[in-house]
Amino acid sequence: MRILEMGRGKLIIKFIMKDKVRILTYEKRKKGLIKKAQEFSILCGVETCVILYAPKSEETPAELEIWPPDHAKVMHACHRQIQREAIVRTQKEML
Amino acid sequence: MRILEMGRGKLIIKFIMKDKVRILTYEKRKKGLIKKAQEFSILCGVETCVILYAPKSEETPAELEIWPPDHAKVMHACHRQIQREAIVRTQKEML
DNA sequence: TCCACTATGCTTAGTGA
DNA sequence: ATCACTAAGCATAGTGG
Repeated sequence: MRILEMGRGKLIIKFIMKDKVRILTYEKRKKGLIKKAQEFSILCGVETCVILYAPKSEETPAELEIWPPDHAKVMHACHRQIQREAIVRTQKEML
Repeated sequence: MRILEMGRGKLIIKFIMKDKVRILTYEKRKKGLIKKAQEFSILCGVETCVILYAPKSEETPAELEIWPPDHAKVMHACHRQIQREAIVRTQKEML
C-alpha cells in the first residue's frame, strides 16, 4: 500500500483510451448508473429506462444493455417515445 | 444554522410521500442521473439513453423527459431496441 | 481475470436566503 | 417559489489479492 499515491485527483471527463481501464470503468459506472436510475425510480415513483450500447473492445461487437430487466417496460417506453416523436413530426408537417 | 441537525442519516430508498419534497428530489436527482449518463457516455465511448416518465403531482399529467436532447439518437436507440425484441420474439416462436 | 478495499472526489438532503 | 450552501453519505479510481 503506497500511501502517497492513494489520491485520485480531479477526474477529467474524456474518452478513456486504454481498453482495459475503459472496460473496467464501464462495468463500474454501468452498475452505478443503474443503481441511480433504480433509486430515482423508487424515490420519485417514476418510470425510468436506461439503454446502453457497449462496444467493449475491438474484438467484441456492439453489445446492448438495458434497464429495467423487464423488457416489456422498456418496450412500452420505446413505443411511447416513438408515438410521441410521430406526433411531433405530424404537427411540424401541418405547419 | 443548527449544527446538531446538519446530518442526514442513511437514506432509505422508498417512495417520497410529500409532494414538494418528491418534486425537489426529482429535479435534483434527474440532473444527477443525466450528468452520470453523460459522463458514462464520454468516458466509455458508449451511446446512452435515459427515458423518464414524470408524473409530477396530482394536477399535472405525466411528463416525458429524455436524454440526450438529440431525439434522433433516442429514436435510433428505440428502433434498435424494438428490432432486437422482435428478433428475440421470433427466435422464441421458432423453438 | 475479477473481486475487495479505501481515500478521494462527487452527489444530494436538509436548510437558509 | 427557486436558488445557494454545506456536511453526510455515496460512488469510484487506483490498487492489491
